[in-house]
Amino acid sequence: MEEFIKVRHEKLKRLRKEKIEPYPHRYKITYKTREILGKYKKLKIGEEVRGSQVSLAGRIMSKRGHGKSGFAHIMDGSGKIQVYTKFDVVGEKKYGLYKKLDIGDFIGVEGRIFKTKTGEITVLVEDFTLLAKSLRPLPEKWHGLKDVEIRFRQRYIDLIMNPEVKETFLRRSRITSLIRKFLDKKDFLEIETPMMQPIPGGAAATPFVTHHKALHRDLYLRIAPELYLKRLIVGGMERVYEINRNFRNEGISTRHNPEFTMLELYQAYADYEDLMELTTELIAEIAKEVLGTLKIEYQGKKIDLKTPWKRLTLKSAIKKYTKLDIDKTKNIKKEAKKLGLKIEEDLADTQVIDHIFKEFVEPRLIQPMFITDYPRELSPLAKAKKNNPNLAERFELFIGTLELANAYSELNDPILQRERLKEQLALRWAGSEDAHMMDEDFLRALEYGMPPCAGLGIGIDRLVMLLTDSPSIRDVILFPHMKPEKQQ
RNA sequence: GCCCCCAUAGCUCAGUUGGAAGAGCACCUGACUCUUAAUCAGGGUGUCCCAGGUUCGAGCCCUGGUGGGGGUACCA
Repeated sequence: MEEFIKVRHEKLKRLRKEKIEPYPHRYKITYKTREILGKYKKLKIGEEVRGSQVSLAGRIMSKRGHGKSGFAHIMDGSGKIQVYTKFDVVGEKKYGLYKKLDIGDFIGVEGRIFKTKTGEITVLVEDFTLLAKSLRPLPEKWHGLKDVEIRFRQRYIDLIMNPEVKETFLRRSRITSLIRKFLDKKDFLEIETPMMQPIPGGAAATPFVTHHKALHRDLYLRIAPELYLKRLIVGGMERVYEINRNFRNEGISTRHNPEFTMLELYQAYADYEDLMELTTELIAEIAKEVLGTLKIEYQGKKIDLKTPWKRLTLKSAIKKYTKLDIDKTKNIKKEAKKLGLKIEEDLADTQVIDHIFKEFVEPRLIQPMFITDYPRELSPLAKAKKNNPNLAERFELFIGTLELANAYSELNDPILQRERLKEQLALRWAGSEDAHMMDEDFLRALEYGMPPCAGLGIGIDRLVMLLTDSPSIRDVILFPHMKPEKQQ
């Protein structure tokens, strides 16, 4: 490695000696590579376009020398194009400089367009300028970069070498942009609420703690924006959404990153049924826009996003996939053990049900499926069903076995909400560290009156996984969490 | 947290039974004015992840650690 870098540094020194600035300030570009390739697609072999002067810039990705001429490919943000540099055209001095250029260097190129006899649209270089000298070697051109650790730690190399990785992140950007357009069209207002919260609320999860020096107090990175968004509903903002990071101090897996992006939205005067419709419409529209079809494939599984999507209650889903009828079961733990699950004795029945669901139902939910009617105890911020106070008006959406969304009709009775948070407090005292905390200001807000409303959360990372056919959440997060690298 | 797997040149990888560290690309020197994994001739550039141990001898075997991946637990 040192050998490679030493050689490049020597080249850099030589450039400076020859008064060639290796890091100039700007370069005027008239075309992107993709524009050129599109515009001159119909050129005939060998044909040269008169008056086709272009200037473009990019990184040198390959070089093929032939003595007094040479081909190279340069890559810009839109793609790659071949450039052809000839001794006759650029002159002796420039050609000498060209030969010293390295793969990885940025150059600006002026020239005219022609098609080679092998049929590739190429820029005949009339002049070029070094725009940035590269001092480190890039990975090999053919096999590229595969080492997952380098791909994640040095994502910039991954983006240079692997076009499909770049494509994934372009699509991610497109998806969030489309979500915003969709919601803006429906009169939702994009807002921002605190990332640092004195009381972390809105979810059952362990928070990260930080400290504010001037205030002499601990603050928590938010685990959800829910309680702040509801305050805005109280304040009269009837449709609000936020797309931003949540932080949860939990394990890392192919579906979990400690910080992840969540769309959370609240709609006044609506219930969870309305949000099922909204969710369906949103995801179907985005899939159609991004992939051009509702028939998609995720990890080898064919998925049809044609609406409407199916619904099952939690109980009937468990019955369907395990033949277990929860209502007729006296000892749920015993039944779970019979199914082969390891169940600890101190688990609550609702948690056992959750385990059964995760183990036997979730892996089967490949086609879009809304699971509804969750136990009320698991949803302390949700409104109960009219005909059954033990169930919450809540749904989760699964596609391709990914849990993508969670929504409920929001509890807006301040008295009931206080009771439920007290229950959570009791759970905390009993040792459940991630039970919800009491938030007096939130309750005070509800006491002023919150209109009926429903709230929805969509895991953006997982949605992007689905729509980019990515097996791991790390594939859709530019800089996934890693332990610090050893200092060299 | 626990279990399994992986770590060799800049990159992608091989390395037999424990017996002199290898290939392709990249890189360096030279030839070549339509190549595209350009070609031709020559050159190996290495803390075999780290620290111990076994052995006459360790990239290979053993112990511990570090980093990464997968699973599982916790967890929407």
